[in-house]
Amino acid sequence: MRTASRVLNDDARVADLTRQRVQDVIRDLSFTPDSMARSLRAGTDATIGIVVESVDDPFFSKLVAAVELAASESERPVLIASTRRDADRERAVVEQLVRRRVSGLLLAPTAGDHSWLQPILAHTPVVLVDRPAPGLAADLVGVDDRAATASAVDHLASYGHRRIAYVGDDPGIPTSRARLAGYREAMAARGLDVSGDLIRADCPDPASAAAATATLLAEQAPTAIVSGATRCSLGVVPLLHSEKRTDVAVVGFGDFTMADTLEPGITVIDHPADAIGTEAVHRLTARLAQRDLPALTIHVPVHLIRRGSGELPV
Amino acid sequence: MRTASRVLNDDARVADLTRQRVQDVIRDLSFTPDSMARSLRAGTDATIGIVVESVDDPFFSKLVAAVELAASESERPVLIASTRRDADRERAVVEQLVRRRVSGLLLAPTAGDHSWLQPILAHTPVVLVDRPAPGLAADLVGVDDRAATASAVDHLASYGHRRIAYVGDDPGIPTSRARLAGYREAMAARGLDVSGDLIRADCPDPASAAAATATLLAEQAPTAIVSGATRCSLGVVPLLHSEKRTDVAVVGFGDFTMADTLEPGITVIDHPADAIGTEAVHRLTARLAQRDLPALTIHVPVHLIRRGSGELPV
DNA sequence: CTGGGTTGTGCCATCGATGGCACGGCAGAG
DNA sequence: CTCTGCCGTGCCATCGATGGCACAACCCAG
Repeated sequence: MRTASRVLNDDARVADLTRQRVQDVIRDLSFTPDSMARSLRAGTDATIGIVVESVDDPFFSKLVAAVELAASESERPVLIASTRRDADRERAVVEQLVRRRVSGLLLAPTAGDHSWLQPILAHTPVVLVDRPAPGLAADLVGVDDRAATASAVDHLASYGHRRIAYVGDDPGIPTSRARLAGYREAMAARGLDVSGDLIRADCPDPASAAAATATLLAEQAPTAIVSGATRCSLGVVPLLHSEKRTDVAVVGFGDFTMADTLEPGITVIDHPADAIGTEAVHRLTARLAQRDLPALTIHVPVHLIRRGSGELPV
Repeated sequence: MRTASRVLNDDARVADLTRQRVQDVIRDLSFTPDSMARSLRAGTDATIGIVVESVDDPFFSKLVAAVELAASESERPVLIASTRRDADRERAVVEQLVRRRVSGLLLAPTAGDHSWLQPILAHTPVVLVDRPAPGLAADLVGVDDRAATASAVDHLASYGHRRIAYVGDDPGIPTSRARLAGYREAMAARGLDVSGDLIRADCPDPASAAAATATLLAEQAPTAIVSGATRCSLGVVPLLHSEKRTDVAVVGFGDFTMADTLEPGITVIDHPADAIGTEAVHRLTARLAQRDLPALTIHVPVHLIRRGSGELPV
């Protein structure tokens, strides 16, 4: 009935007594308005979707948590989906979300070409998180990976290190490539060895990072190691402990559990998942309010967390 | 038009040529059916909601990941929301999800009374995950916490330990209480000391667990420690390392990063978030297919993972 | 007694997809 | 020539909430 609708939407033309009676009935029947029908009528749905590699990953779970928090502040439900690093699956889940008419999308893209997404941008705003999508002109919220590893090198060099090794994961990933490039640049800028002997940039998991660290120690005698990813740190650090080589300085990219409880604590450049998530939601809501904004790349600042391992002298 | 609808729904009464032409037009206009309007019409929405304490928690992020995977197998989108241990917020997000007409709900409840949820069960199936909700008769998928810690004690006792300490978090939480009870029972069953001197069951974070462990070592000389939660293990283990007391046996409840790379590796009773998530989705879909199932408690088996720290002799 | 303000009510179109029903061609079989 | 598929098409109700529009009671002031 018309009056009920007035009560639901706080229309003024309802007497207090009637309003009260309607609300009583609502309670008695435990009536809850169907927000989907509502958004169908209104043509807008507040829901945002977030697509990541995997929720079961410390970085992405922090990211999702931050997104959920930021979204809840503007009363936006959050739909999650994961790609499992599979471009086909990514496309499938993105299309599913678009079919559901989410108001906007946050996407941590897989490595492949994303030009198929371009036409979707016309009606569904997309903000990329953490890494760019090849072939797609969209907002990107992430960190300056290149500057981050460069500052790790600078930090170690300021403690006198010259033989600084690098352990990173697959350079096929744009962010990994940028981190490696940052390391190389900073080394070169100081005239240090960048021949490649000190570089092990193909360690996609802790085990291979540990193995790479072992050969580095045996063959190259580095006095410091920059780890380009949390995944790598989880191989590098335990190996240094088991080999009793905690005298080797370490700066990791990406924080991890127990980094502060080990001895020495592991100095890291934190990968600020929460700041990225929050910023990405803000950018998305800004774009929702005004659709014709230019595609922007936003770099969230990173911070070096001194815990000891990065401040070891040569 | 009618024919288009036939094509969309694979109706047989369309000639192949026409079907092809319609599909061409669909592609040209990049038309995607609105699945919300669809579910409004159909009266059903496949989406399931999951409400946890926090996505940023290793256990819950694994849980959410497993749920998302299991749900995607039956083409169900997943809405997430977090309670942040706040009963009011929990209620708000649950009601939001119900308004959206999710087909079902997975809930890791906060501690308080949940009888307000009972009327909702009539139209929205709910499966509790990990822990019961006081005042609510609903399905529960979790582990047998009591048996798990009891088996930890048994395991340590089989290696000759008699002074087995317990470090756990807040016993206000039902699962923590059950774990402590399991420890007590197993100790009592073997005639071991359960006076309470060996028990520190009020450590809600790693720091307090570390402090508790320090006083235990100093005052009670335990030869083994059962840690009742991952949060506690992250305090207990680093303290044993920094005090050079890795001779003390440890069995933790809940796996954690680096547990297998430390020396010795930390023996844990796995808290199988993935199995709980998968099983919970199965139970929910079963209940969606048949609404009048009785409320069931399902215990997912736990496994002891031997890594060394639990197999140290006295 | 009348005009104006306040309220309750009914009717209906709209959002997008769906599907029942009926009808009009059109073809091949009998 | 007619009958029976087969197929394209138009019309309309439905899902639940919304809100414009009109209208009928009121009460109160002028």
